[in-house]
Amino acid sequence: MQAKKAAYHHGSLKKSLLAAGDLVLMEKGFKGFTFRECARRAGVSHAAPKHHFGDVTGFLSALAAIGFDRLTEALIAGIRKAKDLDEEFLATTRAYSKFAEDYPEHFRIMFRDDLLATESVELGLAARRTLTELTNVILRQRGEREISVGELNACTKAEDVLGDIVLGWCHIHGFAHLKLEHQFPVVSKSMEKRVIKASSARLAQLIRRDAIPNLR
Amino acid sequence: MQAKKAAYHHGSLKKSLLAAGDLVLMEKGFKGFTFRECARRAGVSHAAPKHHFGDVTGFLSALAAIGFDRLTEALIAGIRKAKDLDEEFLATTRAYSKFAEDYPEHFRIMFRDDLLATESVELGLAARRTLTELTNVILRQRGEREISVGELNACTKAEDVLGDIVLGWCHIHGFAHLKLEHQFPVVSKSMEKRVIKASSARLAQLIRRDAIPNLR
DNA sequence: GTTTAATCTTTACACTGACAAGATTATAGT
DNA sequence: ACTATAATCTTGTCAGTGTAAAGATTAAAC
Repeated sequence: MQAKKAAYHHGSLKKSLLAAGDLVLMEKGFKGFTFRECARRAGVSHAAPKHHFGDVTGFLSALAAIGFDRLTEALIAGIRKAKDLDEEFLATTRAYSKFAEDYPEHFRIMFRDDLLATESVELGLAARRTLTELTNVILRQRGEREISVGELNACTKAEDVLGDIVLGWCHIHGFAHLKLEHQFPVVSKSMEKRVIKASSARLAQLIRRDAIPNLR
Repeated sequence: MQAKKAAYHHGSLKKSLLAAGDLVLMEKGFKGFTFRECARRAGVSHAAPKHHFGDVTGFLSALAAIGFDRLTEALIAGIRKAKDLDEEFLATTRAYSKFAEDYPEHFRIMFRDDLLATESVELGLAARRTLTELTNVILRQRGEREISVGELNACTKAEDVLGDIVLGWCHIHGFAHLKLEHQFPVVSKSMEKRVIKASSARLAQLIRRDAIPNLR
């Protein structure tokens, strides 16, 4: 069972700490998330994490990167389930929002520039992978050539394409964020579903340059 | 100068604490924001705030309410400057985003359901005032009757209208949030301005049910 | 004028992140 | 094989935090 339990050198402490932090974030939230609590769960002294993550900012950055990876996976899975382009945009919106609901504390951390180590290449890459996935959703809607993660920073797309990418991303992110933080007036669940379906469909058709949809 | 300085009863401590918290939030950010620091600035003991705000959650809620009020003002001012309906939606987007840049820490607090006292009627009202302003921007675009704060919760608008409201709000909020947290790949300032102008204009025309705009 | 309630202070406690210094073990160089 | 060095983890300490309880002071009510 307890392999090398009493070993002075843990062996894979960094991984264990990340797993612990992941759990603490989900169970106790941001408020209960502390360096020391994570160390306790990993079974090490309170000062152990410092060597692997520096300060709490570095630790959060690593967890945020995990969050972005998870979000990327969720997006890919959501997109895969959509059976055509018509469904894809709504499926993406739903997957993004579902991730925010499933991992609220991760989501909150991920979009907190002030709490993260912006110089972390690991985090930067994970975030860019997510963004690339989203960008390609838009590009597919427009029937344009998709891009790779590397192309993201120096995207040569025309202005109107960039405008559509921003349009799509803002909608998807804005909806997920506002819903997570309970900013929408409370209505029935079915009503909410119909509304987001209608608005997503409308935006998708705008992006696809089709005519304005006649609703219903 | 120092009127009733040494008075045991401060007289208007609640106001002073709010002013202090407002400053601390702007100067030291969320990290440096503590109950005790605010008490120090107000010149009272560290336990004084408790009587007025209960715990830190209650204090933050009061500050978030101030934030919403300020945002509402900024939106109204931005809308006023727009000279016609064509400009209004973009002006609203810009005003919302500018508020986020001007008061980043307030903005972050305002949309953190887990850190706020959701039962606070003061906060709820302030948030609804902001949302009403945004809703009316959309309704004006569509040429519909505007609503008051009281009507917000039991909005009788049709489904497609609600869809447009969500569409507009998600775009405005999503853009401001993503920009604040530096999630957009870095491009030139002028490029960014053109892109947000183009996407806002496009969305506005969708909401106004006009034909798809031919860009440029 | 006395009682009562509100306001603020003092004291105390468990907890936190960060730092420094020491203990232990892996790794590399010879 | 042996040693030096670096990496890893622990222990101890520090100032600072939020919250609670109990006491001091003053306003308000009756």
